[in-house]
Amino acid sequence: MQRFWLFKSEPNTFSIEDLAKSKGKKTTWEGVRNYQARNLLRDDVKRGDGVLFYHSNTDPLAIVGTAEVVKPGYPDHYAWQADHKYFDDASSPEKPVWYMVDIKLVTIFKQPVTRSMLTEHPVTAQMMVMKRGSRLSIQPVTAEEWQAVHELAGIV
DNA sequence: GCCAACGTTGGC
DNA sequence: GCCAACGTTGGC
Repeated sequence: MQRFWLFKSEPNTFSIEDLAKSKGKKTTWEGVRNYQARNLLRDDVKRGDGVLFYHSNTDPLAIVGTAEVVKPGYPDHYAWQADHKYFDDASSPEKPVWYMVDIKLVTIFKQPVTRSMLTEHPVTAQMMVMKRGSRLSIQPVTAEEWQAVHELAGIV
């Protein structure tokens, strides 16, 4: 069964435009270093799942498009590259600690769904990302929320 | 096992 | 720039 997720990214680091410019419009989603998010990537995010691409720490804050999971959870090999910023010596090829997935761009919204738009819609106002102090970088999204975001983006 | 200190995230 | 929320670390 297809599920839905929201992936947060700071556009300074990696924006949806960067994804659009990537080879095959695909990217690896490495560097997640939080156990709760790791568990989701490792156990629950599946090929074909839908991803809402959210720009955090920017102006305007918005869901800017969607992507699709093209490769489910596999060990994050950057964790065992000593010179890499995502290096973590607790992880190794024998005992990987961190996981990553691959995603592919589906749509850049012509109308980004801003945080203020999300606030005004009864369904999207309840999304996890809207909660104060919501820091999880990989968040589950319900089918209703997925649908409501698409309506706000002008996609029916 | 508790919890204070600290660092980071991220909205405002 | 501020600060609340949260996760992690480390002393005890």
